[in-house]
Amino acid sequence: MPRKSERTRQRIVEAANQLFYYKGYHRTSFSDVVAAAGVPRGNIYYYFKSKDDILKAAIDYRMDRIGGMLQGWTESYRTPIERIKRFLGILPGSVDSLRRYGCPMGSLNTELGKEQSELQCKARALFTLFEDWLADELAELGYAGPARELARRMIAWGQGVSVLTHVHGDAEFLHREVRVMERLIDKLAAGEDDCLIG
Amino acid sequence: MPRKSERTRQRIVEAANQLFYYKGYHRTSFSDVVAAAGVPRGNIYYYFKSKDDILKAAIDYRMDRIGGMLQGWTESYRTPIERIKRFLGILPGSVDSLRRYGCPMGSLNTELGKEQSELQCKARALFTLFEDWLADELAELGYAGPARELARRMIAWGQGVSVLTHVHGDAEFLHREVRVMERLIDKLAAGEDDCLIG
DNA sequence: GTCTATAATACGATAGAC
DNA sequence: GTCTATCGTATTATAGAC
Repeated sequence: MPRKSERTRQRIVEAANQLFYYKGYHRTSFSDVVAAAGVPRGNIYYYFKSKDDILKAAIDYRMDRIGGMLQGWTESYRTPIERIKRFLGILPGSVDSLRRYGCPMGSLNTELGKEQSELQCKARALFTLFEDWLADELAELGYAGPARELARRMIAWGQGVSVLTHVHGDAEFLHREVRVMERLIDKLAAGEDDCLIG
Repeated sequence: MPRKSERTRQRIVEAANQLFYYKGYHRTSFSDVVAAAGVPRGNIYYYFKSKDDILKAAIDYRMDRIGGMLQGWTESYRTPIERIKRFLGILPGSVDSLRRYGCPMGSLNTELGKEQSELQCKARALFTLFEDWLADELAELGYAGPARELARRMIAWGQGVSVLTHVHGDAEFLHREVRVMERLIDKLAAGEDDCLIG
């Protein structure tokens, strides 16, 4: 496969991925994608056999990027508490787009989950990726309880914060919540028991 | 306006409201609505001038039902802790539909929030209705801090639980989280300080 | 007020020239 | 491999008979 083809394909995936986030999957049309990617209309069908196929590629793209990001954190930060705080930093770090479009993983899963499609299974893996990583970090931090359960709880919290930040357009709420989360992680690192942790 | 008209209109609103929840707003077509409501195709335009108009009516319908529910709780239960625990009981009480379709308020707001429509403002009011009620109850429970902030935090938590219950189809997670929430409310009622509350 | 037929449009997808 | 023209379908919405 020649180099130019590969780059065209990549441009389509990235444009589609962004539009799926901004507008939602079903509300994004082929016209939107080709316009954003700057490729001619029917050309898409050389690279993808259907719209679902583009979504699959977009999810794979997200998986790669998230996987790389998590691995990068593991390499860049020495202690689990630094890594977990970096993880929490996602929220304030993308507060503007969270306000406008919600969480990219959450809104995609919410949309796809309405039908019982196989696509939602792929989208779910985005959450599992984070959950696996976070559970490992919590265990390494010295958390003695079920790390996977606490990881899912923390991700759920982040989801709830994302949803309400989006619903109310309230950035201050997000920052407030993250401060509470950080305090909780400090408590956890200090070995203190807590209703939310214990 | 004759009585039969009113009932027909109501049938349309209720059918549409259910479909908007199960399929999402944009994925629900007029054909779906008229089939479910059992009214002839074009008849809908006598009652509603557009699809958005049906959604407005559906949101009003939800507002009425939620408002009535909350008022009913205030009348049925004597103490704020009983009312708040009844509020938490929404989650296990609708665990099956949460697993399949997510939270009706959350998924609607997530969908409408992608565009900056006035419809999302109406949908947002569903959250505010709960938040106002819960803030009052928390204050009546004797919570000395900013009750509105804690109310939003609790609703965010419920949203996060709903999203992840939907994503993973994990009912056990939901039940686990609700038990933690109940413990937290007990702590709050006992006047204990807590990272999540303080 | 009630209902049918149909307009007008946007969509995902295909055929086939180059 | 690249691009244009267009198909078939589903959508929201309207016109107008009854």
